[in-house]
Amino acid sequence: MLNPDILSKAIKKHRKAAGLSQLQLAEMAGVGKTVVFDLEKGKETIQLDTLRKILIVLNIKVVLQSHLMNQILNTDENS
Amino acid sequence: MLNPDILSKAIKKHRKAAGLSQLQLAEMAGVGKTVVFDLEKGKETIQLDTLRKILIVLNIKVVLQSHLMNQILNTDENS
DNA sequence: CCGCATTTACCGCTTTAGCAGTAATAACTT
DNA sequence: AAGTTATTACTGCTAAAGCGGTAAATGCGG
Repeated sequence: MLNPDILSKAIKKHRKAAGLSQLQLAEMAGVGKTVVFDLEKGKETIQLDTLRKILIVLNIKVVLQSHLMNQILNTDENS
Repeated sequence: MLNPDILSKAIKKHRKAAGLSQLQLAEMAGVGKTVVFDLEKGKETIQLDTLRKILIVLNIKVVLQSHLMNQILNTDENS
């Protein structure tokens, strides 16, 4: 349950900690500037790959948690 | 770095574990059936809120991880 | 207080996400 | 092997995501 409020706060905090403006972050992530504006305002209809680019630049990891995730990750490692 | 391959595997595994068809999952989540089809195939441009609905039904949590997340979560709790 | 940087909003455009109906294909059960 | 269920693909439609230019509003530093 990706909380949009937490997400927008996290992105803003990490961006400022990295000393970047919204425009700089957008350029580094290779997305349009309106994406960063929208994300930090809590917009919930951003596309996954667009968000992913932002999180990569800010070095934020996303982890899925459930009772089955161990099976999935182990299976992947065995590949 | 939300890995789309992990995500699609996780959704498929959880859906099957819950004994649901793709159509049933889509109905429970309140989204169109093509969303579940696309997600399980690894489509990366699904919208965040659409994905969120799926993850809620499957009881999969999403956690952000970075060196600053503690500050953000603690601040939120203090609100 | 002023100047500059940043953020927010508007614009017009292209592409497509999501929707549900329908059909074809694949998988499963009997 | 046949029937049923599930998955995949196609269709046409609407609304909007994302893009970058531009302008207005806000915030910050000197």
